[in-house]
Amino acid sequence: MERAIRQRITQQLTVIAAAIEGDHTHPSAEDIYLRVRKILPHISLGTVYRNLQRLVQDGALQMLFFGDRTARYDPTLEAHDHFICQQCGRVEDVKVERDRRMDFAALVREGFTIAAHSLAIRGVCHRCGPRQDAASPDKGERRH
Amino acid sequence: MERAIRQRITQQLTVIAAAIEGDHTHPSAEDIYLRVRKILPHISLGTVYRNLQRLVQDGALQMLFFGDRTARYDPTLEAHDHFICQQCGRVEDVKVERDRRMDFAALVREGFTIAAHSLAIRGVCHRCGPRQDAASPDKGERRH
DNA sequence: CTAAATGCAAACGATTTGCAGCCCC
DNA sequence: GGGGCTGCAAATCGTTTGCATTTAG
Repeated sequence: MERAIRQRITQQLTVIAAAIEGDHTHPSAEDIYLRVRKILPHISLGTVYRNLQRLVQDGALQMLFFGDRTARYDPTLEAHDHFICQQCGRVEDVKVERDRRMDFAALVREGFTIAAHSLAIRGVCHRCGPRQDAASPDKGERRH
Repeated sequence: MERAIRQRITQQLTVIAAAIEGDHTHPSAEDIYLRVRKILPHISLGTVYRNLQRLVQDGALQMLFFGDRTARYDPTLEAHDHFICQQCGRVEDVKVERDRRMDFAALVREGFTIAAHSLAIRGVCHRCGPRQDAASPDKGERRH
């Protein structure tokens, strides 16, 4: 059996982990790089990517994509959904009440094994769409 | 008022649109390029991208992202969900029964305007996970 | 005719990788 | 003190863009 790789706790890893802890703004690698650089001015972007990758593999972080090509990192591990503002691009954690649980039974019967599911909601957030009339909330809604 | 741009129906646009019609395999731009090249051998990748962009803007196509950095194109416009196989990478259209409609009322009350929502399910498809025991379907499920 | 669309190639942005030196364990 | 980790820079990958030329209307 191959020997397990001893992972080291480096200064960089510690600072990167601390920089995202409790952050609900869904920062990109670049965002995190800029933050971390204030503490470790000589850190490289590559190191940030490598450590983020490691934190994701260790299950300390989620890596998410919201329709552009940029990965976002999220330290919130418990179940929650995401609202993406089409105006300002901000991503907010939201919790959509589901009636109990969605019915995946049909899929399981077809032989699918379900590991995770994610719900992304797109629209205009309360900051960007101030006096939008909220009378017909579902108007024009499209699922995709 | 500025004059509306007259869009032209080119041979390339027609062939590209035909190449994705009724396709449920969620091809990438590259995939589509390879198909179209059999009919128009001199077409360039750039033209494929430009026309896909136009078809998306015209509402003929959806552009989707499934966790890698590659855009996928989907001609199915009506409501459906996506299952992404973590083993083979294939994306299948699925329909998850929801209990009526999910409750977005709370979000609307907070001032969010909802335009669309998408549900992505990750796991192992029936092709890849043959004799998986289906007794505990929700085992280890994680929402993200 | 003439502006929109094409083909080509160079530019781009996010991410990955190869490598010599560094520094945790 | 040895191997994993770093910083740096070059490489990669998907996508976009500038420009001279072609082509639809």
